[in-house]
Amino acid sequence: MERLARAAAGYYRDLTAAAARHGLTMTQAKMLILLRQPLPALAGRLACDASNITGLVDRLEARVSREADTADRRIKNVVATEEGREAVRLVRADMRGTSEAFARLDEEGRRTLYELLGRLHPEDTQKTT
Amino acid sequence: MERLARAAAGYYRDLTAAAARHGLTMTQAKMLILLRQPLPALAGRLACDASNITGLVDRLEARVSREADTADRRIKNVVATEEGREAVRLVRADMRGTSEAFARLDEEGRRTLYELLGRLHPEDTQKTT
DNA sequence: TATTGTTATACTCTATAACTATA
DNA sequence: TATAGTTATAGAGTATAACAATA
Repeated sequence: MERLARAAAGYYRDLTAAAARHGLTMTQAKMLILLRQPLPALAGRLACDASNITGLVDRLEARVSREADTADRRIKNVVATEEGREAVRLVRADMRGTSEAFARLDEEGRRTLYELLGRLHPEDTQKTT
Repeated sequence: MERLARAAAGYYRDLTAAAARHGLTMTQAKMLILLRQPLPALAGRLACDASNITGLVDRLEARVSREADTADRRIKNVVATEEGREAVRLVRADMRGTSEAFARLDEEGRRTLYELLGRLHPEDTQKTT
């Protein structure tokens, strides 16, 4: 457990630092990364209450935009702007440092790690509340 | 990277839920767990600014206490009270659910995972600022 | 002078509850 | 009546800057 905790902390430390270098908080970076896909419905994906999304999107400002849904006018689809997508590219590029640790593992090591991590957290359904 | 992100998110989700069940936030739980050892110096270990420790310790209230250092009167050593240690025990017991995923891995799988995670984040020196 | 801890301040993230506009 | 998003409010975590006590 200790080592898993350290690996998790290390990952988030790297992500936070990479995000900060490009004017984003970790949460903002995570949201923008999720928005690579047009955002399925809303963001139960961020494991937070719906009321947070409003402020989160507000603070992202130009990096994101709200678009009215044509089918259901209650829905506002959040999409990343070009500025937002560029920020994601930069953050992900900065995460290369972390990825490189992966790269240094041999092919078998990587496959093994994938499999073991997958067995630890087979599901990714983060419930809100 | 995706799978590492999911594993990290899964770990913290479990920890947050376990902590909440016992009246703690994730950060408070992490701090209390660190305090199993009498706290080396202060808490650069939490990867946060010194000014946060004050409020963090305040909010932990009875689960923690400040003790004056005999050698250097500027220093206040933070130690977990029995109530604090009990809270840690309960949280860690609740994390068994997560640990069990480990237990289901065979012996070799566990050793391999330890080694691979260790190679990803060999150091745990979290710099403040 | 330098360091430890605190206070003051400000911003982000979070949840709950009440509200609106749609459906 | 129910749902999607918002607003208002409150609390927790964070950093910066200024400060007191001690070294």
